[in-house]
Order: sequence, then C-alpha cells, then structure tokens
Amino acid sequence: MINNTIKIQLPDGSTHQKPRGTTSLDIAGDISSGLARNVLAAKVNGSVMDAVVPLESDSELKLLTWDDPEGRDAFWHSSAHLMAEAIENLYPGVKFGIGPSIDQGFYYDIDPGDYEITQDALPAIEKKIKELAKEKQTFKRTAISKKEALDHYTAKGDEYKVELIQELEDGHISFYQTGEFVDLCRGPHIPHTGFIKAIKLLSIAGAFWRGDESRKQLTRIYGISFPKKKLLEEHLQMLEEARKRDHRKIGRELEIFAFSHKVGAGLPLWLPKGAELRERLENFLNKLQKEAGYQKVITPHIGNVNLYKTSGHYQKYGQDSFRPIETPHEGEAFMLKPMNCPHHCELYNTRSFSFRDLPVRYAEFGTVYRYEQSGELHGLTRVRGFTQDDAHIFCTPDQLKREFKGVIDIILKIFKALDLKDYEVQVSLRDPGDSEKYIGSRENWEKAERAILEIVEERDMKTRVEYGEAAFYGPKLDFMVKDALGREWQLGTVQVDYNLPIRFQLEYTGSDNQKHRPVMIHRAPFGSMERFVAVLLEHTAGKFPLWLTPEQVAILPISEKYHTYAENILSLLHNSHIRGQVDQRAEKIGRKIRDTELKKTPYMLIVGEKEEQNNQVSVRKQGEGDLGTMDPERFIQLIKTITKEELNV
RNA sequence: GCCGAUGUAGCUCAGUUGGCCAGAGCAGCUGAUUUGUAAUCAGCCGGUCGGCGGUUCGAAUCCGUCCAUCGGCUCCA
Repeated sequence: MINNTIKIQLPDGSTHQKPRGTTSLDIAGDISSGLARNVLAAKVNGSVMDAVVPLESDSELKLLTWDDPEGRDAFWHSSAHLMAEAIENLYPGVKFGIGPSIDQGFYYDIDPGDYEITQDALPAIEKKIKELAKEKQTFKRTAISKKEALDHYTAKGDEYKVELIQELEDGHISFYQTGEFVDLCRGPHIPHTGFIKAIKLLSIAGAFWRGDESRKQLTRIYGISFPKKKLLEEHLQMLEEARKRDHRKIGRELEIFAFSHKVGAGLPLWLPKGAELRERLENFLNKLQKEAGYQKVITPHIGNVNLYKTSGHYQKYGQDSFRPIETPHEGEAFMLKPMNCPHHCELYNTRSFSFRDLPVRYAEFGTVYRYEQSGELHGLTRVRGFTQDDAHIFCTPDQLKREFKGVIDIILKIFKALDLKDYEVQVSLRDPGDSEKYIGSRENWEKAERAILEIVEERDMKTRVEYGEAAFYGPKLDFMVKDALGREWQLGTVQVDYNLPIRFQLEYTGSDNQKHRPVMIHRAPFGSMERFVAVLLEHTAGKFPLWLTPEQVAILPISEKYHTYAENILSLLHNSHIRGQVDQRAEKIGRKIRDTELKKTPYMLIVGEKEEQNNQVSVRKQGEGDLGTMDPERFIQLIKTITKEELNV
C-alpha cells in the first residue's frame, strides 16, 4: 500500500500529517491566512527553496518570512529579477550579468548594449517595477539541462549567461520565469511579485564583469525593496540618519581634520583638535605598550629602494607606488615608505640576540605613504598618507601564542576604552587545498593557526574564519568594524610573518648555541590613526568618551558679570587637567547652551549670580539636560571618576 | 584607473530657456543688549561661480579639457 501522507515537523516541535505533494505555502495557510501572506520561502530539511515546491516525503520545515535572513534574501533576489524584467521591458535586447541579493537590498548588472542607462532612467524603471509587482506574477521554475540552457543563451547571443552556465554542473540548472522574463537562476524565489509592496532604486554605477578590471564594465543598479511601504520609509530615514554621522561631515564640524586639493587628494590635514585627540589616543596606547614590554623606536619616512627589494615589496607593489625619489648626484633611489617593517627588521639586525633576549617588541607610530587609486579615496578611511600604530614582535616559535595573545589583549583594552562593541574578528588561514604557495614550515603554520583559533575561543570573540585568505607569509587576524552606512573596514590587525625574517636573515642564538630564525608578528591595534578616528567618529556621532573628547567642559556665564567667576572655575579645572573653555560671548544663556550642545561638549557649567554667591556650579550634561548645582570640587571628582573608569581597562 | 553624478562665500543652499555690478541663511566682524538651561537685535565684511581653453555682442549658465568631491567597480603590503 502506498502511503500518501507525509509527516511535516515544524521548528516548534509540532508535527502535521499532510498529503504527499502539499506545499510549504499550503501548510502556512493551514496555520493562519496571515502567515500564508507572509511566507517568502521555505527551509526544508536544511535547504532553502520556493514555498510553492510540493513536499514529497517526511520533512522538517521552517517557513521563512521577512524576519529570517534567508527570507529577506529570497525577497531581494526576487526583486532583482523583477527589476530585470522591468528593464528588459523598457530596453528590449539588453543583456544581464548577475543579480544577487546583498546585505541591504540587491543589484543587477546590465550590459545596456546601444542604450544608455543613467540615473535619469531610474524613476521610469521604478515605475515599471511597481506596475509589474501589482500583476502578482509568479516565479515559475523550470529545471533544464546544461545543453538546453547553453543553446537558449547562445541563440540569444548572451555571452554572460553562457559563461555562467559553462561553470555549472549539469542537472543543477534551472530557469525562473516572471512574465516574459526568463532568467538563469538557482532560486529560491517568493511566491509572487505582489509581495513587493515598496521598492527604491538607490544608485547606479559601473561594475566590471566578474569583478575583473580587464573585462567589460557593466551598468549596475542597486535597489532595495520591502513587503511594507512603512519599512521602506524607515530604511530611507535610517540612511538619512547615517549620512548625518558621516565622519567627513562631523570631522569638519568638530574641526578634527580637513583636506585641501592644493596639498593633494588623500592627504589628510589634522586640525589642532584632531591632533590633540590623536595624541591622547597615542598616549593611551603608549602606556599600554610600555606596560606590555614594547620599546619605542623611530625610523625615517623614506628608505632606499633596495630595502624594499630585499623585503620583496618592490617587486610586488613597486609599479603601483609613488615613484622613487632620487639623490641629485649619485642617482640613488629612495621610496616613501609604504610600510615600517623593513626598517624595523634592520633595527633588529643592528645587534645580535640570544633566545634570552626574545621577544623583542619594536613600536612606532610610523607614517606611511601608499598610492591609492583616485577613485578609491574616501575621507579618512582611505588615504594616501597615514600613520600606523605599528609594532613588530620578534620571537621564537614557542613564544608565538603568548605574544599573539598579548597583542589581542591590548586591542581589546583599546576597544573597551572607546566603547567599541560592534566588531567582528576575521581569522585568515591557509587554503587547505593549496599548501604549496605558503612560506614557512607546515609545523610552524599549524602551531600558529591553532594558537590563533585557541585565542579567539578563549577570549570568546565573534569570529569569522576565512580559509585561503592568509597571506603567503603567514596567518592573520583582523578586527572588522562597520561604518555608519554599513560598509566594513579593517581596523586592528595582527599578522604572523615567516617571510621577512628569512629575507632579512634575522637570527637569534638558541640554547643549543645554534642560529635560529625568529618569527615576526606585525600588529597595529588602531590600524591607521586616520581610519580609526574616522570609524570612531561614525560610531560615536562625534560624542567621544569623556577622556578623549577635545573639550570636556564648557563654562557658560549667565552674563559678563560672572566672567571672573567663570575664569576662576576654569583655573580649578585646568589644575585638575580637565579641558574646558569659558564662553565669553555676549549671548543669552539659551544660545550658549544650544551652541555647546551642537558641539557635543559633554558637560556645561552654568554660572550666574546664585552660583557665584554659593561658590557652586550648575551642571548640564550634553544630550541629557540639567543635573543641578554642586561644588566645583565635586564636579571635578565626577569628571575624574568617569575618565578613570573609562580608562581603567 | 573605470562607470555615473556633482563642484556658486568658511558651512548649507537659491540663481528660470545665456542678458544690467551673482543672492539668502548660518558662521565671522562691529555696535547695541547683560541675559537662568537648545538660536537677542541691527549694521558690515566676505565669491577669480573648481582651474584652464573655446563658442558668443555677452557665459555661473553652452562645448572641450584638467583638478577635486560623491556613489559604486577594481585594488589594498
């Protein structure tokens, strides 16, 4: 007897007996019609598929909605198809590259052929998409053989899809059709286009086919869509807010840094407030490093080209660097240093070391210069001249783990002092399939990789392990942080290096009285001071921690009569190393408060007749309001306590 | 570097199809006001309209080119 019922188990543990061939959507409908309206896709026995696929055997089912990342993926991917359909409608004969969902929305790459699709076309495309969405077109899936697929697109003259299909395995190829539009696609898709209630095409940009600079540049249109109009409004609102946190805007407003095209693109100018802020960051790190046994060194901004030939950087990056400068008579060539490690290796080579001397830790705030392509420059996050909080640790292979851990702990202390919680650690290891390309012994690599993995485990850090991302000379660990618009940046980095010790012939004498190679660790907790400050500006929206902020206290006299008293208070603050100023303008107190609030100065001391008589100050906290009056001494204690807590890491 | 867009005062922006000496708010300066928890009032200063070249009787406006910026792509020792 054929059993025509199947058992479906839902995540809540409940099981349902259903006829064979029931779809996920049917099951959703049985639970509630509301759920049926919200089901975007289904996860059946762990794999995500269309909600309209009939279930043929006992299954574990998870219904995916907007609340599930996979649900949103299907939604956005379907939106990309819909956009392509609209574009094909408006521009018959265009060819399509790939059109995936991304973190926030989707894009599609288009070869417009003879058409010219620019920003101005977006509203019309958007309008067309909305029309098509209302038709509630279904996404019709057809499994197709590789040959059929190739024939289809060859006939169409679509070289992009042909190239994609050629890389696919026969038997795993499918087409999806919405309306007249057929697209090569693995799926899954949402039940029908009517789910897409709100869509916005955000930007248009060139994008090289398959990310390859040497190949054709396609037109990429980015968009985002939602199942509810309100969600789109909220998203656009969020983007607006993010723009307000842009470090380029806040950095100018708070007078942290500036650029001048007369100085040069990508060459940041640190204004006095920015320079002082940076100095505080550097001092903080200096202190941590001193405690951790680092020694400070200083090396010049240029180095002989031969130094970089020794390190290997010249061969690899020389053509893409600032041209070397030459001495007038001898014609000796020097490079602006793109990194500090070769200099530090030469420092190491100035004497001999025994195993008892290791580890040696050389630290320097080293300013380096790298030629970045003009289109890539971006505020303080991507510049051509920047300062690394660089250090190189020379140690024995056995010391590696301990040293690595020491570095991680410094970085964690810094992140804590700056209240940076939203970061992810990326561990880059060897590609297991290609052990040939790596320098250094297998044994050492294994030791290093194991050490790194153990450390992130011990410290319980949110980690993403990337195999094959390690450099040829060693594994590494990067701290990744997102900016206001969700773009990811690398801040702190720790990198093991088996290569430079060989190239620079670094040695130490072991207990066996033999010469050995030390291992090198490159590390920079901030990464670059420029980028770090940029990310910090966006994370705090300019409201820096009290210990770091340029002006901690603004003293606001009610009128000119209290200027002397205000100045006396300021002296008290200065005696306690608290940074502040008196606002001596002939403005009303409301105006002074407003301006100070906008400058994000954390504390305001309002002083007038009452305060002077009672020898007190009236304290107001930025963003919060009046805290009442207190003795100046008590206020000073308050500031000291807070900064001490912030820095007691 | 590539695709697209943008560039008017320190900042944010107006300047209709080319047409008298280019406008506003904020900031700045000067003066008045001496103020109690998010903008006091008045006057003034400030611009080679990103640079250079061209078209035109006439260019912020049209064309070319270079520079810079923005959104992406590519790259990132």
